[in-house]
Amino acid sequence: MTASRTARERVRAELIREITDIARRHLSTEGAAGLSLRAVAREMGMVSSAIYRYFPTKDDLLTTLIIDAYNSVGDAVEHADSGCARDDFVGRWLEMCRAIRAWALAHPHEYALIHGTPVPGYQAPQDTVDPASRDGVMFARLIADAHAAGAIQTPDDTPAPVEFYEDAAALRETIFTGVPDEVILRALHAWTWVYGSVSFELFGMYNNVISKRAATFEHGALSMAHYAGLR
Amino acid sequence: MTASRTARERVRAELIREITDIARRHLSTEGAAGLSLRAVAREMGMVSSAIYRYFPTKDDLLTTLIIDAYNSVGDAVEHADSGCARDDFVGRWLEMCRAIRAWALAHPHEYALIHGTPVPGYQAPQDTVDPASRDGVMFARLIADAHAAGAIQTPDDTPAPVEFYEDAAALRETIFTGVPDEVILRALHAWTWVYGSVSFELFGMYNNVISKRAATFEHGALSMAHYAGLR
DNA sequence: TGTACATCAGTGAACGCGCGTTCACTGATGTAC
DNA sequence: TGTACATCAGTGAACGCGCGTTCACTGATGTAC
Repeated sequence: MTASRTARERVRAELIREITDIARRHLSTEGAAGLSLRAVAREMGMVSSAIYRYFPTKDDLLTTLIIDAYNSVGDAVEHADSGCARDDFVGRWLEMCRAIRAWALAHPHEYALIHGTPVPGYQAPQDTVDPASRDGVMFARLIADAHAAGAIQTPDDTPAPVEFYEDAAALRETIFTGVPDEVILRALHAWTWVYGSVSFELFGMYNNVISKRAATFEHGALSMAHYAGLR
Repeated sequence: MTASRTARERVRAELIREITDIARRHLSTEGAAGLSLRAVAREMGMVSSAIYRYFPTKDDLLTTLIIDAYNSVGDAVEHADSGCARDDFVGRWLEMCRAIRAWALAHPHEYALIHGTPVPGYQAPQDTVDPASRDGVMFARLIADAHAAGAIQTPDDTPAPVEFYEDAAALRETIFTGVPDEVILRALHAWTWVYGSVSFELFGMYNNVISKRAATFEHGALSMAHYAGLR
């Protein structure tokens, strides 16, 4: 019967959720490398081998956590963008930047999982690729929108190098539709700044340097919007 | 006798060097969290307890590796700067950026050690603070030099927020002598970009996005010099 | 509706491994007179 | 220069721990007729 099959499946789904929740919490105390199936099982009140009913291997659990993390930022960025007027390009940029920073501060260890040192010995499978690009896609869409609306002006003092032409062409095919090389490149640099800034803040590089992080991030995000040519 | 005491000490110093070299190599295969005193001892041909003659605990070895890494980048940046004409501010900036990237590519795991996810459970002792700031100090000195020479112009479209005044004042006391708030802030953002870009490259975030990394880094570094107001 | 069978969840023991750190010790190297 | 003593490097055994993964198993839950 369908009803009863889904009953078992509901329990199963719930347990998977519980396992990943516990694993996520362990992530924050032990780090990704120290994540242990046995410790998770212990906290579940299960015998260690029972976990293997749900995750065939430790790396599979890690993959799930990584995908969840990417989707979590992806959701946050999409939500931030959706709250803005379509033609308020600087506003959309700022909201997306804020969303990323806020998400990172709220989930520092998941942030570290996807933007910190790669876990030694772990090979990310293909399923992580799409979730991993969600935030970048949102951001590229913003740039493409702004460019289409004629709302982007970049200075001509640093033209994109010829070596970038090929990459730019490929990016135009997929996400940066219609956007010129120089604009794509500056956008990528600005994007890089956003994650660089969040990483610096989270990994302690701003200690004894910047104490009012929110305000300086805000300043940086706005000036980077201008750097990227957004008005 | 002094000669004989130094004989023993010479051997000791050499063994410490050998231990850290091996540990550094292990770092690259196992990551910082997986660094193991026993494994190092094994490779030294020593019994595991013998290591404790040289490093009283695992964290002490880690601290040594971290300090060495900071000094290694610090040296690279200082050397890069020293090769430039003092008044070629953009040139000095570019050389310093290149030095950091080159060092990071040559020592990816040491880079990860100091700029990646913090090692869970590890508390950096006070001795790491000075080496950790060496590269930043060099860079602040460049900005201060350029400002003193009247070679910095920043746009006035994004003034530094009031929240930054206090941090700026403190930074002016130590390394950014005489530099105005807005210039300090932009300099910090540009600096953030540099490490953000190197981290993106090393941690795989540019995969399938940018293939010609050297050229795009070069472009970014130059345009960030302009962003920071350097001419 | 009732029964026979198949699927699944969870158990418990085991394999084989590695880890950091302590401790009592041997033997070599240095020091003082 | 020779001898007595102190320092140091390295040994080997041990403590107590945790890990991922496999396997044969019990018992419960679902499925098909």
